[in-house]
Amino acid sequence: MTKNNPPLTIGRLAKAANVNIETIRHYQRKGLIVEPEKPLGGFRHYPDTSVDRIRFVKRAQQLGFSLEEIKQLLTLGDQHCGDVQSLAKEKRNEIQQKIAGLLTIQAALDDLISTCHTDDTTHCGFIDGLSQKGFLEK
Amino acid sequence: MTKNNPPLTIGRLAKAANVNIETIRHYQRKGLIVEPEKPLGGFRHYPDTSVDRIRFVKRAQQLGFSLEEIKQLLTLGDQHCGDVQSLAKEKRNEIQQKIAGLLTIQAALDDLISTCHTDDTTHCGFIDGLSQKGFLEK
DNA sequence: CTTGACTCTGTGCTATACCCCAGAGTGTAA
DNA sequence: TTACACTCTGGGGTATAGCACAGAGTCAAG
Repeated sequence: MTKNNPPLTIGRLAKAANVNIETIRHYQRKGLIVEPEKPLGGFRHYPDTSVDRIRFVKRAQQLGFSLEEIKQLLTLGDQHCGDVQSLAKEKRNEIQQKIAGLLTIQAALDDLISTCHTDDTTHCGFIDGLSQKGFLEK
Repeated sequence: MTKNNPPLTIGRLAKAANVNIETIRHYQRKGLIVEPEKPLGGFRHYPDTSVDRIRFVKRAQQLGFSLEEIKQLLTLGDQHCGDVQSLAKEKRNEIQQKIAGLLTIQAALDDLISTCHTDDTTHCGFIDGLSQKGFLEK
């Protein structure tokens, strides 16, 4: 009843997820999305969920994750139980650190926006917060 | 009184900021940090502020900014007034979007961590939040 | 059953963000 | 004043994240 749409080939998937076809192939090679079986001399059909998955990857990239890290996040979402708990917690903390960093920059920008209208050399501590030791120290 | 330290040459700067020397040279070429004048047949001396500046760059990178974007942020911090207001606001909004995205993932991870102890196939909507249209739509 | 749009496989090219190295010069501690 | 560690300049190499394209195959509308 909801399945009379044309099959989701790679080109249609690319269009739906708003990425280049080659990007999808790249993600397949890297193991971020599964390449469906090829029906012996035909074109591959992708599940609808692939669209969201690819969008997720693009979003996560903009948030500073590498494809390798995103792969881990996706694996978490897929396997989703057992001993992945600790990895989930680790990732959660990484994300919390990122949020803290962004809030720091945001606060500095807010300062910048509100305090200096046309007055000049009150030098905003733009860098100060983020460059402190202890933040995201590795 | 507080200036009897050895001069901050590139090697010492690199050590202080915990980056490779070549990274500093790279940032100079890209215009993220100013290359000090070379004292005619000698070694360059860097201001102490360079340390924080480089650390800021590294932090910002981990938060998903490219060097080009970080350069803009730094310019904001340097010039810091006049008509950069609008750019600051733009950046502020970008950051807010990033924070929202990270909070979404974090919430999903929290779900994952708390709800599935040993129970299995309740599939967490890990991807759902982030892949929605409207989030960071470009 | 032809034709045009699409897919498949493989290879190669691009941009970003670095790292490494050679060969020449420089600084400084012994 | 001589080692030797460091710097400078220039060039090349690497990993990541793709994009582009060729040549062959496939699908489907007319």
